[in-house]
Amino acid sequence: MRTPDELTDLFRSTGRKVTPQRQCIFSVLYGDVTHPTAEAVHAAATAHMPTISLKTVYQTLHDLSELGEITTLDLGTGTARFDPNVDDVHHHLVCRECGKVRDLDLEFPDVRIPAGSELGFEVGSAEIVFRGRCHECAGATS
Amino acid sequence: MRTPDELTDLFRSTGRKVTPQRQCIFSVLYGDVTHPTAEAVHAAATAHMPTISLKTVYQTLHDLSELGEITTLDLGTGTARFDPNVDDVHHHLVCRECGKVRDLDLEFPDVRIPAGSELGFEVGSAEIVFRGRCHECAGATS
DNA sequence: TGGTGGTCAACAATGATTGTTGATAACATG
DNA sequence: CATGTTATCAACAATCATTGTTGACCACCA
Repeated sequence: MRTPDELTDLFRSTGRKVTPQRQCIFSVLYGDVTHPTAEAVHAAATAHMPTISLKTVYQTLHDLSELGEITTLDLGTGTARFDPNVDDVHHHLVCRECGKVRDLDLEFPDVRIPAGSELGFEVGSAEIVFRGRCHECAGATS
Repeated sequence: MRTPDELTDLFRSTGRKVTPQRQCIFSVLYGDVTHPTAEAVHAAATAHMPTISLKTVYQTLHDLSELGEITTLDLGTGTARFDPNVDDVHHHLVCRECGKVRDLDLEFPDVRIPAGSELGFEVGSAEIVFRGRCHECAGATS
């Protein structure tokens, strides 16, 4: 994801208006590595702007996703998570217990569908989800 | 997934009771390759038992998933899908437009996290989701 | 056959997300 | 800097998939 200043320019150049609420969300997301939920983004934004609404957060996240600045991850935990790291190819570790998501900065070059097996399917992307138990949950009572 | 008769025995031997509703769901799922949603299972079951409730379908699907007879797939399409094919290792093609899911009967032996990279994460399973456009949607107006 | 406890169907509730609305404020232009 | 257009704001209600609750019911064991 770009810096908040660059996002301001990008929003203006694509016909979107830039408001304090949106800039607040930009700065909350910038450098975030925790794959926050919409609720988590809203909570962090509320610390700076107590009146910001959850709807505004959803709207801005949706815009950022449309512009390709963040990735929306629906990893089967019941809640979507948002990933500002779109520059590196990476996959995800999902904890079955706490739902936390961690990046796995590895490439898997062999994950391609061999010609002839795709049956007319146009492949856009391949994502690998590793499910298991994170360090914290394994350490706790189990 | 096992045959409806085998599932009947399995349910009884694990302390679950077998009802006509459940057997109806068994036969709907048996041999299904379309990865139906709960709604789709309910619709098919209703054809044989008009009074069966959606809740019963969810309950039975949950039980089957607990017993490892089907797999619950939450592939980010907003609706869970259920896969009776648990014997073969396979991955999934998800159409971004219509949400349909198709099996990809291939193994990717290299999809393992190299030792030292997993940072204390206990990996239970790895699933690969290919997103793109299915044959039908590519053929339609785009 | 009779008792017990899991299961049924109807209903309401949950949680995440989205639609609607009137008021407001950001931006381009003069 | 003033001004109008238009996207955005916040509050509220609604949607969707899924789950909790309840009293009646029926499958199963003895």
